[in-house]
Amino acid sequence: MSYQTVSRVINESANVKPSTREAVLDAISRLGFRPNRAARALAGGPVQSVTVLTADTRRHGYAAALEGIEEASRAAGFAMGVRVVESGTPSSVRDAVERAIEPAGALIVIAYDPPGIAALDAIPPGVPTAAIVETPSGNDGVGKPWVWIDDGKSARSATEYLLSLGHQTVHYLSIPIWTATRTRAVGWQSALEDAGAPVPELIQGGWGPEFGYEIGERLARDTDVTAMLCGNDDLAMGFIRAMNKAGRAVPDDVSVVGIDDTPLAPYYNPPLTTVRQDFQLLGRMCFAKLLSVLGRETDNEVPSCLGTDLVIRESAGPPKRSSRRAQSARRSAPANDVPGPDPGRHHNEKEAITTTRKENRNKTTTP
Amino acid sequence: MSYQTVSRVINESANVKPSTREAVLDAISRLGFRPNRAARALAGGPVQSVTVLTADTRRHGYAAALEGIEEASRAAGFAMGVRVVESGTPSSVRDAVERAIEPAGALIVIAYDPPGIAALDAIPPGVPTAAIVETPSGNDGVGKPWVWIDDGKSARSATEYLLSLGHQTVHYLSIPIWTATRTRAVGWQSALEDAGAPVPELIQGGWGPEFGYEIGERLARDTDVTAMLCGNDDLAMGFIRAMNKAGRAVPDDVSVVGIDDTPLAPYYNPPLTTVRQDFQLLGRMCFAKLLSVLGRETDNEVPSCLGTDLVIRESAGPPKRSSRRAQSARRSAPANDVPGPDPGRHHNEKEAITTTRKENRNKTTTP
DNA sequence: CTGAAAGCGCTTACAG
DNA sequence: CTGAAAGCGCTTACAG
Repeated sequence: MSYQTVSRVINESANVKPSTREAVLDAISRLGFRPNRAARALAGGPVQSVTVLTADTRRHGYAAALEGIEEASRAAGFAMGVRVVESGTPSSVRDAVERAIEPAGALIVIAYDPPGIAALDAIPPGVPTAAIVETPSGNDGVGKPWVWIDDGKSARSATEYLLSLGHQTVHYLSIPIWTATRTRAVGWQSALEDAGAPVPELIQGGWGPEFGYEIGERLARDTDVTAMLCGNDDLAMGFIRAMNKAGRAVPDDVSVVGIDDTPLAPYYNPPLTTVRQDFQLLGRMCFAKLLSVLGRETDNEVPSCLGTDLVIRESAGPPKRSSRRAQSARRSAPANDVPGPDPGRHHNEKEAITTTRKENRNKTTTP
Repeated sequence: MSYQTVSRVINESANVKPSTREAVLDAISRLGFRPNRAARALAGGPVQSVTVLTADTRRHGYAAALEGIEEASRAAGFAMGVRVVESGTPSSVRDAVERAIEPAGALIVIAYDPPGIAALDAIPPGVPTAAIVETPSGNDGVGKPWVWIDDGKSARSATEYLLSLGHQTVHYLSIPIWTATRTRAVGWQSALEDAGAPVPELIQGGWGPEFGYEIGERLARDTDVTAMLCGNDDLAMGFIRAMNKAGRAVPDDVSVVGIDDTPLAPYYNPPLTTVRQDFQLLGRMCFAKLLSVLGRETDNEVPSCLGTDLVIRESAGPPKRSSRRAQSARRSAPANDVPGPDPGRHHNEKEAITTTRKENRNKTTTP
C-alpha cells in the first residue's frame, strides 16, 4: 500500500481495487491523516481553494456575497481567502492580483467598483476565475462565468410602486455610477418614461448613509420631492434621518424606498420599504460558476442572473399634499397594510417580518 | 547566481554580498518573479498566511475585526483565509480546525461564542495562534496571545450615564451570555450597585434586532422601564422600533443606549447613544499578537485590552415622568446637546458625526 | 559569501 | 490494479 495508492484513493481516481480502497480509507480515518494542501498544489493537484478579490468586505452586497461564497466553498471542501484590492496604479492592481492567485489557484472577483473592475481586467489568461458583476449591457455576459443581480428591475419595480401610490414622479439618489451600464438608473428612468412621468435629474451619492443624509438636508425644503428612490438602504436610511431632522415626516411628507433589504431595514423607523436583493445566494451562484470553470460542474446549468422582490413596509405611502396631476391619480393607491415586524413570528425572520410583493403595475400617473 | 542565493535575498538572510543582492533584486523586479507560497510552505519556510476561524462574518464585531485582520495581514504580506466554524460535535470542530490549519500554518480565532470557544480549545499545541476573546476573568489573559475589548467598562459607563440623567435604575437587555465572565452584565450590575440603585432582573436576548424588538414589545407597557441598556446596537434599534410602534417615544418616554457604535447608529431615528468599541483596531491588535507568536514581533509590546468611549447622541435623556426617587435626583442631568450628524463635515465621519465623551461619573441616584 | 545536495508531501505519467 | 521514478519550487544545513 504505497503512497501513490493513497493518492489515488484520495483523488477518487478509478482503478483501485475496492478492498485496497477500503483499507486505505480505514487507515486514513484511523490515523487522522489529512493531505497537505501545499504539497498538493506544488505537485499540480486539483485546485482546492479560492481567493476572493474585493474592494470592500463590510457593505451589504459585498459582505453578504462573501458569506455566500464562504458557505459554498466550504461545502465543496475549498479553502477561501480574502484579499482587499485598493484602487491604485495598474501595476499595483496587477500585483494584488498576483498575490491573490498565488496561494489559491482560483479567483472570484467582486467587480462592483473601479478597483474590482480593474482587478478583473488584470487577471492573466488561464487563471480559473468567476466574477460578481453589475448587469452586463446587451449580451456581454453570455457565456462568461459571471453572475449578477437584475437591479435594473429592482429600480424599475420600486419606481412603478411609488408611481402607483399616486406620486407625480420619483426622484432618484444613486449609488456611485462607474460603468456605462448604470442599470439601476436606467430602470428608474425607463419606468418614469413608460408612465409618462417627468424625469428629474439623477442625484449621485456614495454608498454610505452619510451621503443620504447630506442629500436629504439639501432637499428637505423642496416640496417637489414627494417620492425618493435610493440606490441602497444605507442611503435611504440616511435620507430619512435627514428628513425627520428637518421636520419632514416619512412617509407622510415624503416617501422613501431603498434597494437591498439589509438586516436592519425591517427595524428602521419607519420600517423601510425596499427591494430585496439576495447577495448571499448570488455568492453561492458565483462559486458554482467557478466550479464549472474548473470543470467540476454540476449537472444543471448555473444561472447568471438573479431576480429581486419588492418588500413593502412603511416608508412609502400616497402623497399627502396632492399636486394637480397626482390628485386625479389618487384613486387606486394600494393601502399600506403591513405594519412592521410580526411580533409572534420573529424567529422565522425572512418569512415573518416582511411582506413580499411582486411588481405592482398599476400606473397611476397619466401622461 | 543560483537559486539558493535568490532564496537568501528574498528571505533577507545575512551573508549576501551587496552587489549580488542588487543583481538579484534587479532580476526579480525585471522578471516579475514572485515566490511560490506552496513551495515555500512545503520546504518549511516562514509562515506567510493566517486563517481566521469564526462563527460569523456579518455581525458588527466579527465583520469589523475581520476587516482589521485583513488590513494588518495584507500590510505584513500575509494571505488571509476565512473559515466559518459551526457549532457541532467535538470531532467536527476538530475537523474544522485541522482544515483551517492546513493551508495556512497560523490561526486567528474569534472566540465570542460556543463554536469559536470550542475551536480555540481544539487547536493542537504548536500551532501559532492568536485570539479575540471576551474579557478574561482575573489574570487568565496575561501572557496569552489574546486581545479583548473592555466591555465591562462599556456597560458600566453607559449605565452610569443613564443614572446621571436621573433614571432611578437601568434595565439591561443582554447579548447571549456564554462564558462565566459575562463582563457586560457585571459592568452594568456593579454600576447600579455602586450607585445604590435597584438591580432589575437581567434580560437575555440574542444578537439581532429581532430580539430587541421582541423584548421591546413585551416591555412596552411597563412604565418602570425608563432606561434600557442594550448589549449591542442591533438590539437597541430593534427595541426602539418596538417602543415607537407601541406609541412610546424614545428618549421622551424611555431612554435607550446601545453598545458598539455601528455605522448606522448615527443615522437611526433617533440617533443612537452608544458605546464605541473599535473592533477593527482590535483585529489589527490581534494580528500583531500573532506576529509576536511567530517571533516577528515589533519592538513595542502589543497591548491586549482595548478601551471604549461613550458616544452621546439622542436616544437617551432625562426621565419624563419622574418617580419619587428620580425626582430628587433630577437636578444635574446633563443637557443633550449633540443634535445628530454634522451636515458640513460628513466626509470626516468619525470625527464629525459624533461627540465622544469619556465616562461621566456624576452619580445622580442616591441610595 | 555562494554553490551542490537533500528533502518538504504530494501527483502524474511509466512500468510492471 | 499497484509499485518505482521524477519533479513541482522552495529552504535549510553542508561544503567550499
